[in-house]
Formats: sequence, C-alpha cells, structure tokens
Amino acid sequence: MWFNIQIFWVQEFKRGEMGRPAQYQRDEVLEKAMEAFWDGGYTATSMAQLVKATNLKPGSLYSAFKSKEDLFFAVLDYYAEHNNLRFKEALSENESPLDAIRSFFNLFANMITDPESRRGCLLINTILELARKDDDVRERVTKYLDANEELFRQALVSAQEKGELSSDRDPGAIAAFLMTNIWGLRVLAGTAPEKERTQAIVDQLLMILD
Amino acid sequence: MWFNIQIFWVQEFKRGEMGRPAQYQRDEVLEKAMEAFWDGGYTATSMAQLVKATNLKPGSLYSAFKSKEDLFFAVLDYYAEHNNLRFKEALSENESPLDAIRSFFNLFANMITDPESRRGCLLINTILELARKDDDVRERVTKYLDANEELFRQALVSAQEKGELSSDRDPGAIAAFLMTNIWGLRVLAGTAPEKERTQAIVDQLLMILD
DNA sequence: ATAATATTTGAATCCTCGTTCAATTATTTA
DNA sequence: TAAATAATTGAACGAGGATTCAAATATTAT
Repeated sequence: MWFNIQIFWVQEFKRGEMGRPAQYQRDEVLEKAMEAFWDGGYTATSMAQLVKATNLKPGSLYSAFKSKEDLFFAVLDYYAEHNNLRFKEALSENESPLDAIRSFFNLFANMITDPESRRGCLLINTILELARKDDDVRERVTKYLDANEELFRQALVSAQEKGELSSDRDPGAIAAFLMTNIWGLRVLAGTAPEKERTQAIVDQLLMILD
Repeated sequence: MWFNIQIFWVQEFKRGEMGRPAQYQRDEVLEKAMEAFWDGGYTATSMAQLVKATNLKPGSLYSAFKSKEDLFFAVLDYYAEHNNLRFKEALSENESPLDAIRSFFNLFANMITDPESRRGCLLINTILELARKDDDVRERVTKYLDANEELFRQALVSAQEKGELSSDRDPGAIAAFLMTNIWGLRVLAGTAPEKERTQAIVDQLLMILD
C-alpha cells in the first residue's frame, strides 16, 4: 500500500497575468453590443451583426461571453446600470422633489420625440420580447425597473416631508403610476408622435401631482 | 393584310368556382396564426410553427398568403378588427360615459393580472418589435390605435355634454393620456405584477377624470 | 530559452430559416 | 368524359442562423 502525498505550492493568481492579454476592453464591447441589441432586439440581432459591431471574431466573442444569451444578459446589466444612474441624476437636482419629477417628464417628453429615440428603452423592449416567456429575464428586468421606481417613491416621500405633497397620498401608488406612464410614453415613441401630442400627455399625467 | 377580329365571350367568374375548393376556413387559419404570432412575436415565430399551428402545409400557407410578412399583416388586420370591436362594446354601455371608462379600466386591471394575459396586446408588441424599423407597420398599427383613442375621445366629449366632465378639459389630451396608460399597463402586465399593484395604478390614473 | 497559459483567427459545422416546386387530387365547365 | 382550374402535399433548396475548433499568436513564469 502506498501513500500518495501531494504537496501543493499554493499561489495567488491575478487573473489575466498569464497568457495572451485580451486586446479589447470589455466595456467597449458591451457598449457596441448594446447598440446592436437596442436597435434590433434580441432575436432579430444575429451573431454576425454582433461580430461586426464589436469588431471581435466569433471565437473571441464566445470566449468572452459564452453564448448569445449570456452576452445579452451582460448587455442588460450594463444598460440597467447606466439607465439607473441617469435616473438618479435627474431626480436628485437641487429644486423641489416635485419640480424634479416635473422637469424629468418634460425632458423625457422632449427626448422621445427625437427619431433617434425611436428604439425606445432596452429594458421595456425586453419585457415585451422575452419576459413573458423567460422567468430569468423577467426577474432581472423587473429588479432594474423596481430600482427606478424606488427613486420616484423616495422623491415623493421627500415631497410629503416638505409639505409639497399631501400626506394622505400614497407615494408607492404614485410612483407605480409614474413608471407606468414612462412605459406608455415609450410605446408612444414607437408611433413617431408629434411633439405637441407627447407634451399634452405629460401635462395630463403631471396633474396627478397637484 | 389581315384584320384579326377577336370576339370575346365575357363571363362573370365567381372566385373559387373552378378548381379544387380550399379545405380550410380563412378566418380559422388567421385565428391560429394570430395565436402563434401573439405568443412569440413576428421574428421569433417560425414558418414551421405557423405550419403546425394552422395545420396547413407550407405550400398551402404560401398560396393563401404570399409570405410570412403578408400573413402577419393579415393577422394584424384580423386582430385589430376584433380588438376595436371589444373596445367599442366596453365603451358603449348604458351608464354614464365616465363610468364606462372607469369600469373599462377596472376590468382591464383585472384582466392583465391573469397570467394568460402575459403576452400583452399584439398591436403594442408589434410597435416595439417592428414599427421603429418599418414605416408600413407603423402606419398600420397607428391607424388601429388611433381608432381606439377616438372612441375614448367621443366618450369624453359626450361626458362634457352631459356635464360629467368640466368643459375646460381637453378630451383629445385626456384620450391620449388614457391610451398611454393602457400601453403602460400592457408593459406592466409583462412584469407579472400583483393584483393590488395594478389596481393602485388604475386608481391613480382614473383621478384624471375627477 | 522553455513551458504554461490565454487570446485571436476565420474557416467549418450543423441546424433552422423562409420559400419553392413538381406531382397529386378534387372540383367545375364544356 | 375530357379539359381547365385551383388546392394539397411534403420533399428539396439555398441562405443565413448560432456555435465550435484547431492552428497561430502573445504574454507570463520558471
């Protein structure tokens, strides 16, 4: 009988310290892939398009992200992160919380009239394309949207504390209502609406704050 | 030189009076195809799936509708027709126009909580999937949605005439607002929301009518 | 220098896509 | 009954889909 004694030399590896270093920047690749998916949606965007958009060869794309699906998930995370940051910025201005919400929607109304904005919001597009079939996607996207809704809610609570909003209103309900209207306006944007039309809708929905 | 005199026996043909008669009912085929497209969207629904769903062989499907695209357009028309009828019905009840709108949204809130309703509205799904890229689709879908909006507007005008709604409100703007909220609620439905959440949102949006 | 490791490359793979087609079948007209 | 017409059938087609792979390359560790 033998004893097989193994002595390991335990070593810390910094990832990527050995072997050929990647020639791409992960964030740049995600950015390009995001543009492609954003324009075309998940299903209609082919790997060939993604290869072209990212300037990576198929093999590199697949070794970096494991599949089209996983690449899309990574893109979704990337998008949501930036999306949430822009939200935070817009709502954390100096003015009153209610005015911050008002100016957010007025800017939003303006933005979605831009034809470049026709592609809408990747998260919302993804809900309609994939979320009803895929629980993973739905949970992921819902998590991101909830985070945005929470920012609205906080602004509304803060408005109540400052006496801008009646204390018998429900900040959660109003926040949910506002999110619903963002989504509705995103759909509207897909119909290439007139500027006045978009503004008229925003005027109506903001009446909820008075 | 010759005169070539042709004498025609002009005859009325009823279409389909000669040759083998079709064994399918066009509306039944459209119904099945609609279900398939509704579940999967345009791009992600393959002809193989449509062949299976309709029980027609590829050749028959192609001789009846010329292409996947044209089949989809036919389905879109079929869907919109029925959709508009349901709208009309809901809004032309005996009660007051405002109450009709209120009960429409309350029923709607209930409906979209049903998981079977997760697939949303084919028109709205289509806007996000295709309308931004395809002008034909956008015009088509927009036409249908405008018809629904017009029904809201008429109800609101009627409400003004009956003194239910202040005459200084803009029925067109409110109608557009209501449509936007339907779209937003359709997106919401994709997130599999709680019933209370959906109802809370509807409660908020209906405040616009007071 | 050599071994070990990781990325790059783009051709090749296999599969599914939308679509077509020639042969067959069912019906009407003459 | 024969000719004309139209629907049915399912195999076949080419194009394009996602993915894999072996060879080449670049870097670090010894």
